[in-house]
Amino acid sequence: MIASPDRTPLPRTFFERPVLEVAPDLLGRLLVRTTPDGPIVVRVTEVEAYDGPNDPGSHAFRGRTARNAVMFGPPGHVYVYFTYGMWHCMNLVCGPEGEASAVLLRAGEIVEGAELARKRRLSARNDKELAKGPARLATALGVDRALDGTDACTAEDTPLRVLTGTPVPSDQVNNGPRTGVSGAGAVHPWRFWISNDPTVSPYRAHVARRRSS
DNA sequence: GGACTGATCATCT
DNA sequence: GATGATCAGTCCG
Repeated sequence: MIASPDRTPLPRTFFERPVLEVAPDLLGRLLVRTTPDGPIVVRVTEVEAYDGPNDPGSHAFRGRTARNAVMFGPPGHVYVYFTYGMWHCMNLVCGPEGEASAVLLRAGEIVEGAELARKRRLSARNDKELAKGPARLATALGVDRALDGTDACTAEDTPLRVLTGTPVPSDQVNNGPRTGVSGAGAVHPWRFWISNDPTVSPYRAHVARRRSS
């Protein structure tokens, strides 16, 4: 990996701020996944904010459980969950410890290690689709529950870290309703993405599953 | 391009 | 026992 100023780790104070401040500020930052085969580096292009136990759309809404325990821990750590029986999604914990706010990383542009990402994302028809969606992003990086609780905010060579990258000016940041969120949580325009970026995932409204028999 | 549907299981009620 | 911070394949236009 090339050393340069934008490759310095984000300080933990970055994540200690309110989640609605952190979320748009994460756009343009770099996610580094260290694997035995080499690093994969992703530029974050789309995120969603989840505002602790007061947010009906958040996994923390019904309090602390074994699954979401990391959300209630210190900021700058990674919360990984398994959903729909086959996918993983990853978040970065924000706000003061115990607040249980987090930012869902929804999409990104692979800027380094694309060959490694392609091997994990065989269904992708082009490189823009490698990390276009939260489960695709986790798949491309080889992230699963084994990484739940990882400190992404350290200079040490942990398997997953966030680097400074290049923040995106606010006039290039768009926001709108969160994808796939149902009920009262759907009203908040807490999805943020880089305007006109081809790696941003399409919006999908929540669809209730039909009852089986 | 958009609409629709099945896959598949950890987690919570 | 029901559901989900999703994806990929198929059908249609």
